[in-house]
Amino acid sequence: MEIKIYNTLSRKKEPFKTLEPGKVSMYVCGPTVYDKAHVGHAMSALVFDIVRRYLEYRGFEVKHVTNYTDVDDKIIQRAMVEGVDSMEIAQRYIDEFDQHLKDLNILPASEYPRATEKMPQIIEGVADLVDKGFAYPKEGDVYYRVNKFPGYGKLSGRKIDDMEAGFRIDVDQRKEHPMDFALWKGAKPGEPSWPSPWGNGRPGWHIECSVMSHACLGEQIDIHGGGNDLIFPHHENEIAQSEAMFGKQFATYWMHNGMMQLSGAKMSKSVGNLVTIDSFLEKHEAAALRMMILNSSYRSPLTFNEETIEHAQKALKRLRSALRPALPKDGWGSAAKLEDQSVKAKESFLAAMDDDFNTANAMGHLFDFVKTINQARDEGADQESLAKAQALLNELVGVLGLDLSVPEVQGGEAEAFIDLLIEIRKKFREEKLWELSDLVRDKLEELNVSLEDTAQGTTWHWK
RNA sequence: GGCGACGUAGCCAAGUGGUAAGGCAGAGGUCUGCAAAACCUUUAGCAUGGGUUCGAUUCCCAUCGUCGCCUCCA
Repeated sequence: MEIKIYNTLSRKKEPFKTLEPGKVSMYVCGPTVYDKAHVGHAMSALVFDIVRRYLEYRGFEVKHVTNYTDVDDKIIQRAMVEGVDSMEIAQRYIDEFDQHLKDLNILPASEYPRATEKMPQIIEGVADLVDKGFAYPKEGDVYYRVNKFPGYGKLSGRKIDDMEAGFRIDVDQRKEHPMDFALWKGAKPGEPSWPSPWGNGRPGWHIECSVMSHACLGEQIDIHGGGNDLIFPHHENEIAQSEAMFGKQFATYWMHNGMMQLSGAKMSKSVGNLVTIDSFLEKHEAAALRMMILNSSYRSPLTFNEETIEHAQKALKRLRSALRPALPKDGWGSAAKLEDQSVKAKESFLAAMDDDFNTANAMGHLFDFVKTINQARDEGADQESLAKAQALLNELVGVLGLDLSVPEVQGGEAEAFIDLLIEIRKKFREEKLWELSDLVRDKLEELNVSLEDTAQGTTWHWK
């Protein structure tokens, strides 16, 4: 079987071939840390976590680098508003984001470079582009000369001539061409800055990714990822920079995730329609967010609302239903059938994931497998056969980064009392005092505790 | 205005040139004291209009609609 990846560069699915056999270098654009991260940022991190986990499952050694943009206009602005150093702002939100990554069960990247830590390399990169004629200094700034790079527009499908720069904003008169973009910005008074051959200043947004990618992964990489809002201009400019610097193709595969939508529009700070990761996790388990993403294509927009969250939680519950233990029954004679279906489940799962990480399809196969397992249990499967299938389910779901163990919703204190109530209800039921036993069940339900009577007794779980 | 993506059942969402996975919700049933859970059965002709084809939901064109980008953005 062969993995296929949808490449934004060609707008097609292409067979996955790495630069080096068995190894994958992957660079994913991380957030600009000027404010609290929202679930859209989490989506991007989750999507590429799934990609990374799957590639590793398929035997690749993945070097995964994701950056933090820790110097830019918005960070500086925020710092001025709060009257603190811009590095303090950046550090605050980096720390927060790190914690989010842990909470969301996202595997740590191999490296988390920051722009401010790579300043000498960035300056070197800008100087290199100036030397090669791809950039020109102008009054303390340095601009990339877009017309000098023949491939400009190949990622986003644009032509320089077609683009009416200035259509929405005024063109900076210092640029030779309206599409030229800043590699280096001269510092205004009071702004954080670094010395450079062009005076004190700071890097433009795009150059840091080219430089950090090079510093961490080399001149060429296998996969470059990010949100599809970055295709233009950010990734287009990265290509222009990196390929001008090294004279070879930058990334083989460009992968872009779709945008998280809230109230019919892309979730964003400027529109104000966002849900922070913090507020999501206050109300929901982390796995629910991952489940939302798994249920659809990573490339499509994803609607975020109460309904889709609930849907994801029900889907999780459904997966978990397969993990219940065997029933005390006889007459089980289909162990071979269960094993056979386990093999098929895994094959289908892999085939779906090989096809551009088609998680929605893969989930479909896992739900089929859930049904298979539940059927086997109902038919009286023994614990050993069942456990084997369940282990496979956990394994496959683990490839997607899902943990099906039920999170501790509340402290253990309540549990003893719930057990006590169940014990009392058991007496009622033995006495056939149905009204009383139902009262206990209903009242507990109101307190978000669901009871289920089974042949082995009554079990309960948080709703 | 330019570029790009998308439009599949009540909802979410895969997929295919030869008559459509899965999940949720709904209906009926098994089980249960009753429920719940699980299991069984059941619910679509794929935006619209053309074209290519023996045959299209799947390919091409147009139209309409939604979204993204063209300014910072995951």
